[in-house]
Amino acid sequence: MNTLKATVYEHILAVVRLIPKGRVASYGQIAWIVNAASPRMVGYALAGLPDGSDVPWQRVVNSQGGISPRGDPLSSGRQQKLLEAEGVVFGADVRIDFARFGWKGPDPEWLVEQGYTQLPWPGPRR
DNA sequence: CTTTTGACGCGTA
DNA sequence: CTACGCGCCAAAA
Repeated sequence: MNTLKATVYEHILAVVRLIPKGRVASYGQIAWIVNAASPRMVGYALAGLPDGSDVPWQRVVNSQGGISPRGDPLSSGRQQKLLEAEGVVFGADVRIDFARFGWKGPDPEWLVEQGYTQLPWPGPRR
């Protein structure tokens, strides 16, 4: 954070940093927490991450519990490997069970600290 | 100032 | 179950 004004992307990254090891969160969940308006914003924020970032980007998956593909197809495999190293188990269809590995969200205290007044993540509809 | 560019989610058919 | 469309909006060029 070198700039004085925190960008939306930085808010998003701050939440991603809170995801514990061995847990995952969806793009929509992050967006809900920071009130980022759109889940796409979360993906856009992660897209610009440099290598060796302290942000655990691998713990963010899509609403189906799967890894969203990006330009480099190899990165998907790398992400899966990182998660498995943390103890996350993928199903036969290469999906993660949110009931087992889903993140419940940040501590309420942290939310207040950041000025976020949000209800608990309702979870995906389907 | 305008244009381009993206790691998504959900409703509907 | 799959396919398709639309809403979503910041940041860099």
